[in-house]
Amino acid sequence: MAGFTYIPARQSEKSIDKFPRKRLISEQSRGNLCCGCCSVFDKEKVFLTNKSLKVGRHMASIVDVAKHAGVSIATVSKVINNYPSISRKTRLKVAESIEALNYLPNAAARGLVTKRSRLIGVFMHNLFTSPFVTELFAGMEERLGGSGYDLVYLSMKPEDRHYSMLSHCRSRDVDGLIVIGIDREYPDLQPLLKAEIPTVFVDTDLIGKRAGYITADNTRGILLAVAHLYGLGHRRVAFMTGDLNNIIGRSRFEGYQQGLRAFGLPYVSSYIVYGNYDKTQAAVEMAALLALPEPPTAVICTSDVMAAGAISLIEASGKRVPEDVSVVGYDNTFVAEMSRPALTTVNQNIKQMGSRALGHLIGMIDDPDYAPPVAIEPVELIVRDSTAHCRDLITQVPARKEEEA
Amino acid sequence: MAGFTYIPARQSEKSIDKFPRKRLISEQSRGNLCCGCCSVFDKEKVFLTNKSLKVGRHMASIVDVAKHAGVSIATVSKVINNYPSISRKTRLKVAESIEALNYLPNAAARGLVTKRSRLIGVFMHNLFTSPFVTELFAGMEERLGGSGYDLVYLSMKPEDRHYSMLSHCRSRDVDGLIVIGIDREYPDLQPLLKAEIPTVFVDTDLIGKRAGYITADNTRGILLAVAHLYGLGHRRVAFMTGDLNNIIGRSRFEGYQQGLRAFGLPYVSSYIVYGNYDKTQAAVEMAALLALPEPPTAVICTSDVMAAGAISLIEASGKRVPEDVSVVGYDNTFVAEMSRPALTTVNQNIKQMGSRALGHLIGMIDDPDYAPPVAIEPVELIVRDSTAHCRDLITQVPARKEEEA
DNA sequence: GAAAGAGCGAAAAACGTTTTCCTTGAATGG
DNA sequence: CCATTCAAGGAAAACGTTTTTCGCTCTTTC
Repeated sequence: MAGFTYIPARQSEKSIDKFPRKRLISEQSRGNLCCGCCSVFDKEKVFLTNKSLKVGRHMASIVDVAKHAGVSIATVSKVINNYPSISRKTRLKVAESIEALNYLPNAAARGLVTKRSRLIGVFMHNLFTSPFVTELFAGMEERLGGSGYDLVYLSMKPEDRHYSMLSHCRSRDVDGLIVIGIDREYPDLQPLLKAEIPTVFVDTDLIGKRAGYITADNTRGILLAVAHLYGLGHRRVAFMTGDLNNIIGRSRFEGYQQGLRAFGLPYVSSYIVYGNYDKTQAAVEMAALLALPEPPTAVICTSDVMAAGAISLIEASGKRVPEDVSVVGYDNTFVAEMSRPALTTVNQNIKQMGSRALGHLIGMIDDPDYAPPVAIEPVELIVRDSTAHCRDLITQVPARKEEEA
Repeated sequence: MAGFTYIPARQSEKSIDKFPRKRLISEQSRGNLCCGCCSVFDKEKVFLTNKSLKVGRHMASIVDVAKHAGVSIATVSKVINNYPSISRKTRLKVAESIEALNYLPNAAARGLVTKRSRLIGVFMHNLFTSPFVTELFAGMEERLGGSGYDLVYLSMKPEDRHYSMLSHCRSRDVDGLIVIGIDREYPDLQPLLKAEIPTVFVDTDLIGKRAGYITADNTRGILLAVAHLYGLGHRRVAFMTGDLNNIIGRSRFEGYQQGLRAFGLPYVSSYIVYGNYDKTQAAVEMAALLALPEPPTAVICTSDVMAAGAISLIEASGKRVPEDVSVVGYDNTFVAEMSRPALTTVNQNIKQMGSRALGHLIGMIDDPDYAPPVAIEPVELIVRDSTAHCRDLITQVPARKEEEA
C-alpha cells in the first residue's frame, strides 16, 4: 500500500556493497558573490551522498538574514509573513537584509511546519494530447498567476498498483486536487474521496465532503443542436456518441432524448451509433447510417473529430455536406474550424472552466466552509457551414411544434 | 528581488487587525480507522491559523512506525531507504508496521534534510494550447513514470517582476528544470544559467555548465522538403517563415538556403515571406506570392497552420493545390491530417523529444558529470496530398543535379 | 577462555521554518 | 511617583525526516 520499495527482500542483501556515507568533499569560498546580486560569499559545497553527488551553492537562510539585520529569526519570520507587532523601522531593516542576501524562504521547511505545500495536484490519465485538456490548462494557468500555488502533475501509472493516487497526494502533501476526466468507476477514487482532500473533478460527477465537480451543460449543448437542426427542417436526426458510461456521454445523450421529445421527433434506435470518439470508427458508423432504408438527414456527433470522420465518409460515398446531410460537431476545437466544410459545433468555454475549477479549489483550500462546487458551465452553438436546410422537407413525421426552434 | 511581498510598507500597518494565533480548536478520536485500511486511530485535528482553517487527519509518521515495530527511528529510515546493515528480520518487521500504519514518508521533511525536492520545474510562456507542447508533455509523462520525480508547472507572470524564474525555482527548490520555447533574449535567462540548476532547454539553443538543449533537426527537415519538391520538378520554391530570431526560425531558414544551394536553385528574396505562424497572415503573404510576376510553383511553410492558411487562399484565388501550387507544412500536427488536401509535412518525433529531454535532465540531476545535452533529434518528411509534380517543367533555371531528390 | 571483528541498532544532531509564550521597556492614568 | 497596560521583539519548541557516530552483542579465531 505504501508507495515506495521499502523491502527488496532477498536481493537487497546481495546488491548492497558498502554503507554509504556522506562526505564533505570540499568547501571553499570562491570569494565572489552569489548570482552577481548577493552579498553572501559564494561558498560551494560538494557532498557525496548515497543518492548522488549534489552540488549546491550557499543559500541564505532565515538565520543569515536575522544575523545580518541584527534581530531574531522570529522577527524575520514575522516580517516575511506580515505579522503586526513589528515596528516600521525593524520591518524596513529586515527587508533590506532580505534584499541584500537575496533571501528566499525554503518551501520544504515552510511546508513542514505549516502543513501546507502550496501545491495543487493534477491527475489525469494519458490526456495530455487532448485539446480539451490543453485549453483547460490554459485556463488554470490564468487563475494560478500570483495565487502562490503551483500545479504539480502527478503521474499515474495504472500498472504501479502500489503508488495509488492517494498515496501520491499524501506524500507530496498537496493542498488540493484537480482530477480530469476520470471515470466514476476508477478504483482509486473512493479512498481519495474519503481522504477529504479538497478536490475538483472536471467532467466527472462525483461529490464528497470536500469534493465537487465542474462540467459543461452538455445536455443543453445537444439540445441546442437538435433545435438548430429542427429549425432547418430536419426530422430524421441521428446521434453519434462515445462511451455512455460517464457524465459526458450520459448528459449528451440525455440532451438528444430531450430534444427529440421537445420537438416531437420519434426515437429511432438505429439512429444511435457509437463512434468511440474516433475518426475511423465514426466513418464506419456513418456508413451504417447511410445504409439504412431511411437514412437520417442530419447527424449530431459528440465530438468534432467524429464529425470530421463522418463528413469524410459522406463525401466519399458521393453525397455532400451540408446539401445532402447536415453534420454537427462538439467541442469547437480547431478541427471544427479546419474542417471543410467548417463545422457547426457546440462550444464550451473550456478555458473558463479551467480557471473556475481552480478558483473553486482555491476557495475550498482557503476556507473549509466553502461548499464544494457543482458547476455546470454554459455552452453555445456555433453555426458554420456543415449544416443547412433539409432538402426533403416532406417527412413522414408530423411537425408537431413548428413554432419552436 | 526576493519573491514575496515581505514589506507592504505603509498600508501594512492599516490592514493589520489582530495578532493571528494558532488555536487547537478540537482534537478528538473518532474511534474509527483512517482510510479504512489503517490501524491508526482517526484523530481529527482542526487548527485555526493565520492563513486558513486547516483540517487534517492524523498521519502516521516515522515515529509511529518505529514505536509500532519496536525499533528506533533510524532503523525505520534505513529500511525505507534500503540501507544495508539491517537484518532481514528487522526489515520485515518494519515493513509490516509500515503497511499496517499506512505510512508514507513526508516529502517536505525529506526534502528539508536531503535538499532534493524530487520536483522538476517546467517553465514556458503561454504555450499550453500549442499542440507541440502538448505532445512534448505526453513524452515527458512517459519518461516520468516510476522515476520518483514529479513535474511542477511554474507559472510565469512577466508583469510580476519580483517573482523571477530563478526565485521561483529556488523557493520551490526544484532539482531540475525544463524550459520550453523561450527566446534566448528572455531577461531572466542569464541568472538562471548562472545558478547552475540542471536545465534542459527545448528549442532554445542555450548551453551552460549545467544546461543543455534539445531540438529537432530543423535544417534537415526543410532540406528534405526542398529535395522532395525539386524531385517533383519544382524550380520556383517559396519559403514562408515565422520569426527568425530563435533557433527554430534560423535553422529552418538555413535548411531552405542549403536546399537552394544543393540543387542549384536561385535565391529570390521576394520568395521569402513572413507568415508569423498565423493562418490569416499566411493567407495575406500567400496572396503576395501569387501576385508576383513569376509566382512560385511550390511553397514551404514552417508550420502546418500557415500551410493551411496558404492553401485556403490559393483555392480562394481560383487555383488548386497541388495541381497549380504545391504546399509543404511543418510539424505534422493533426491540422496536417485534417487539411483538405492532407498536408505533405515535416514530422518531428515530439513525444520522443519530450521523453529524451527528461531523460537527459534526470541524468544530469543524478550525476554531476553527465554532460549537458546538445541533442538534435531526427525528422522525416511525410508525403501526403498537398504536393505533386510541377505542371510547367519548363523553367528558366537549369536543372543541375537531376539525379538527387 | 580471551581478543577481535562483524553485524545491528540507538541516540542525537542537523535541515529551515512557524508559532507560542515570555520578557522588556515605555507610555498612560491616577 | 507608582501601578497598570501595551507594544515590540526574543527564546525555544515543534514539524518529520536523514545521517553520523557510537555502543552493544554475538560469532569467530587463536
